[in-house]
Amino acid sequence: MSGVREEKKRQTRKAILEAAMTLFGTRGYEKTSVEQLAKAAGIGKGTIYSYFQTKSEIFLALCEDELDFLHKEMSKKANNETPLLETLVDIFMTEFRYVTRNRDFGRVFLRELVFPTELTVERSKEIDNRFIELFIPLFQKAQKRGELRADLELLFAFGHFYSLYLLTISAWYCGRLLEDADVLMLLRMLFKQALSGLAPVLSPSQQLPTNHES
Amino acid sequence: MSGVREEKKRQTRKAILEAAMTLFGTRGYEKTSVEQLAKAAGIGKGTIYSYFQTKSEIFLALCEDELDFLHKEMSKKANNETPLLETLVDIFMTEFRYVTRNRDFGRVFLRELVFPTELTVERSKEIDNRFIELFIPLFQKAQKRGELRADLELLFAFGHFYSLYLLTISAWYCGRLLEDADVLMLLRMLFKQALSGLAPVLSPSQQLPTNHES
DNA sequence: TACAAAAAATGACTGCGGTCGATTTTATTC
DNA sequence: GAATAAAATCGACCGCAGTCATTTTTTGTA
Repeated sequence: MSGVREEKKRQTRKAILEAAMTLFGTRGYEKTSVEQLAKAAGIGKGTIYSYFQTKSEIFLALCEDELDFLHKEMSKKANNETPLLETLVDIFMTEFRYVTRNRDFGRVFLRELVFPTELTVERSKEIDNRFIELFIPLFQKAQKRGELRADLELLFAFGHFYSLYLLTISAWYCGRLLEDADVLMLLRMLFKQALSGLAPVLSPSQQLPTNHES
Repeated sequence: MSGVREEKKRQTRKAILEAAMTLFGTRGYEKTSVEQLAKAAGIGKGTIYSYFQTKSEIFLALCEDELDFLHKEMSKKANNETPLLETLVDIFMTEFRYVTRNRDFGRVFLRELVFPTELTVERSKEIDNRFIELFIPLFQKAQKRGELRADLELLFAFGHFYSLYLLTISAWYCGRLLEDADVLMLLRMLFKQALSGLAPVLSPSQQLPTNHES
């Protein structure tokens, strides 16, 4: 029966991820070598590379699992009728705190996620997509409540908030923001700005039209 | 006289950067080793590291020079009275085309710029600041023309547009955008959205207030 | 159970980024 | 110009990510 082999492979994969969880968590990502990882998982170094293409892919797989859990938690938050702004700030701050628990951890993750190589691009898109799906129902409700324009393409709305979130994280990595509270403040401010618009309020007839593209 | 020594150092530095320009340009960043760089510059490998702390720092120094030139060119564009939206799209598209001339090139640059390590954070901030300064006068004019809210903190206005630019580049690296024209379209669309706001148009009294923070 | 074919595991090896103590070059002082 | 201090250069060396030819294990078949 070939099911035995499959099972063993799944266990090995799990062992690698568990070793990664422990070692990345304690020694940090940069200071953990693939050989240490292999030893901790009780396998040879070469074997690692028949399960993952690069060291950073192990890392992304780890994040994927945890983010999955995190996003399920968040979707509960997303279900109540709190004003959009507060919910958004809440979700992105949770994400921020998780991603930057460990500075190196977050840097590797974000670099791969935002500017992926050919190797990691598919995995990155998956993570992105899962995140996007979390927001769509949230936005739909906000539209019904009149907190968000009805003619908005929701994917672009997500992109808009997400981009401001990225900027905020970037500011944190650049040392322009130091405390959790600073991050929170900037994020809320930018989100408010995004909602109300950067241009002066015009009469509806003068309002810039919103494009619709695929 | 100690001026001779200084002069020699400047020449060595220049030789390294010229070698980098040639080799990164032809073989690509990843495929050029520091040893090759040293040989091409006619010096030992170790010497490189008394001029630059890491390989990526050489790269950033290179970009800094070129960006300096590019930004001076742009500031000419920024001086006429074209509508803000068009000027912004124009400038960011120029930047985009420059940065992504070479895919690896751009990835390394953006990763270091947006999510820098402790080693490169100062250099990254400098590049950022130079870019910011390009926009401030542009925004001031737009405010006078009534294209931008008068109560806007200009640094945050810059951040807003810059973040949308980053998102667009990220989408390109993720393979969600392929052609130059797609990038242009998304960028323009997001900028319009930012100007007009994501929330429905309310009467001025209902408008969300804009915060003022340092 | 015996045997062959396919799959999986392995660790020696390669190439690279970055370090460091030894060596050479330059500046200074008498 | 000799002696000494300081700065700059160097390449052998280290640790690590990733490869690959070889070995070991598993599976299917008779």
